[in-house]
Amino acid sequence: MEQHKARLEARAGVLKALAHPTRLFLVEALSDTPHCVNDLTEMVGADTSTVSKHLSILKNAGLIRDEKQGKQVFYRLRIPCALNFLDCVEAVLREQARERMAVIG
Amino acid sequence: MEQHKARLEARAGVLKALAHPTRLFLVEALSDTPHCVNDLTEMVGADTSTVSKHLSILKNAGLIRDEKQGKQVFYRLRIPCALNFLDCVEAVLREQARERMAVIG
DNA sequence: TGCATAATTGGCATAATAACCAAATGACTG
DNA sequence: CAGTCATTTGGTTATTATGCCAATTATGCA
Repeated sequence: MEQHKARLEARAGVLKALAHPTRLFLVEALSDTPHCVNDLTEMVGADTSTVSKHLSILKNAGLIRDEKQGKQVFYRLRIPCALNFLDCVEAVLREQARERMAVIG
Repeated sequence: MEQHKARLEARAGVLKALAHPTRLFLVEALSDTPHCVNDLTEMVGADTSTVSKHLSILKNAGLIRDEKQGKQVFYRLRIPCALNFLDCVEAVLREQARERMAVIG
């Protein structure tokens, strides 16, 4: 029972890590190729420290992995299925749209 | 470009709705059978108003649907795949565990 | 060594969440 | 119509998240 609660919290933690537009963008960007923080920062268009913190959150959640190369840090996706989520998320968004249509008539 | 940003926000919104232990519990509970708020409240063990608000968040995200029956409101899962998420989430959690093992040695 | 580049960390202000209690709404029942 | 049960909404407070700036750490190079 207590174990179940812990599991729910762990799952929620992973989802929370993904539940931010910038972090979704980062996951998406890293699904192609590894990138260094600087590149990602340019793509995102925010402060380096902000992007670094987002990456840290994704890393702590186990979604990405970092590797130092010279003075750069390269991040790469750790879980291939991280994008499979999004298929389902898209299904939810379609339902949202359907709901809105229903309300309008 | 602006469209992509909107899509990221929409997706993040769905994930955010799921990113809470209680709400994951509710989704899980509703995956079996529809339940009324009172039943869910007992299962969760929190204030009715709290549970009602969580249900409202899930509903607004398009994940569940409500239906009034007499003086009760029954909620049901709207997206069958909402639990498929969790397979991937579990994969992430296994990676987390692996990471911890690596740190320990 | 001294400097420049890359990234992380700390600090702070602001905003968003979450939980509870209390009050209001909606719907059946006597 | 008054009363009761089921649910939602409003209000308050505590906690957490976010983003930037400034300062620090780490690495490579002249």
